[in-house]
Amino acid sequence: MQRSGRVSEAVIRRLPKYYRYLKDMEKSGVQRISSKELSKRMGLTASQIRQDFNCFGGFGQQGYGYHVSDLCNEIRKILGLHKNYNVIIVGAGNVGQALSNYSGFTREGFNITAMFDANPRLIGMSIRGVPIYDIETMPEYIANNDIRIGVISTPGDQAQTIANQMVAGGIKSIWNFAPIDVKVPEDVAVENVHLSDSLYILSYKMNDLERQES
Amino acid sequence: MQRSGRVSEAVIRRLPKYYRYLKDMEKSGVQRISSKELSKRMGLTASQIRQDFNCFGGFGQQGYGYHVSDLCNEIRKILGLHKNYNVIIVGAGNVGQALSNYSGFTREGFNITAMFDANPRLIGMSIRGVPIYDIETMPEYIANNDIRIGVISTPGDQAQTIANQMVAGGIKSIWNFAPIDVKVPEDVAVENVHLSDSLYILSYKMNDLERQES
DNA sequence: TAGATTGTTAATCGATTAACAATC
DNA sequence: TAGATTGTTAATCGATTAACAATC
Repeated sequence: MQRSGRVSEAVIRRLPKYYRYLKDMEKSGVQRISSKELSKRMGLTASQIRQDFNCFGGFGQQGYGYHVSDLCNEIRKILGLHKNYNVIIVGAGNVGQALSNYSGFTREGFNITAMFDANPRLIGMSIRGVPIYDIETMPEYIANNDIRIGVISTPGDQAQTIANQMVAGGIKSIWNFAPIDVKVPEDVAVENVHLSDSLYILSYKMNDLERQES
Repeated sequence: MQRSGRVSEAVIRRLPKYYRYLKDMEKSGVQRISSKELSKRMGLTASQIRQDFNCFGGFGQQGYGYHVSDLCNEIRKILGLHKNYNVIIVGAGNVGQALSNYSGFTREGFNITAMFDANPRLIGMSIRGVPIYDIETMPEYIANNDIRIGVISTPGDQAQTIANQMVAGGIKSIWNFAPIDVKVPEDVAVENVHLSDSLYILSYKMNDLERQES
């Protein structure tokens, strides 16, 4: 499916956005869309959209545009959302619980099978049917349950240790919410989500706009 | 402070990362740092670091490098974290509650004064001392309490309406967690945080790594 | 002073945009 | 067929990297 050569990070980061808009259009019954029309909706250029799609293959038809649900399915596949993944969450605090409660993940094939924590008060509990186990049992659990994705929602000082244990257990994909950049070997995928970074950027922008006004 | 011309989005998005590393170094007692050493820690080039800092002014000293706590303070100011902001959260579900529970925001001057929801079961409750009010009372509350930042953690279909109400009420800054891109006027700052986008990117990368191996 | 390291200009690289021939 | 719109090549733009004079 993928054309020769690596796809740039910039393109990859736009894929979920395409997916969101296409799913939405599909839902509201739009059958076909041109790059021009899509560019208006998404705030990108038509040229960029065509370039992006052509990193992965020719999904369109000259004179017609793109078939919405076909294109949506292609992008779903490119993102790997046509498969199912078992997921564990380490750190059953606020963020961990919020994530385990979010049904949207299950809908796209991400099944949270267990959470882990060090706090004895939490161990043994269940959140929306997801059991919380002792963190000590995590490495064993990974090995026995075909876990593909590990979520880290612990405090920052424990995050790297947890990540190392996950990698040692064979997890190939880490979604990190702790406020440090978790380091992993080259053959492991990692996404560091820093919520406060995003708040600080917002703060910068707000102050910047005020500066412009005055 | 800021040099002539607009600072690029790419630079702005790196600022919180600098801030994280500098705070961390300050905490562990590092007093000075060269761009070269910092580049090693952060995985950037020394050149880029110096370019970035020089968008805002010359914070370093030839032959010496940068004074960690001074630089950290400068970046804090650039991000606007030396001020205090009143914040409201609309949508008291999982995400909203997790955000209101997170003490890190308060520490940087973001004070969550109230949450709002439409669910009668939630209205009247408090989360860690933050009261949940009826969503109907939001516009009035904004006007009376000097609210600078509005957080949206509602389902997607309500997000744009809420954003419009916030803007009408005079809020200049929106932090949106709903899975749509909220549209705002030019003079309002917005950060759209899409957690599932980040999960899908992780999924893409994991599958991409597997493809490479085979 | 000599060494180190910045601030800044110039060169390179990559991503975005424009243009257009191919074709449905 | 004529019109529309893609896929793709070429041009432009901006961001990153390299180089080095200034200077602590």
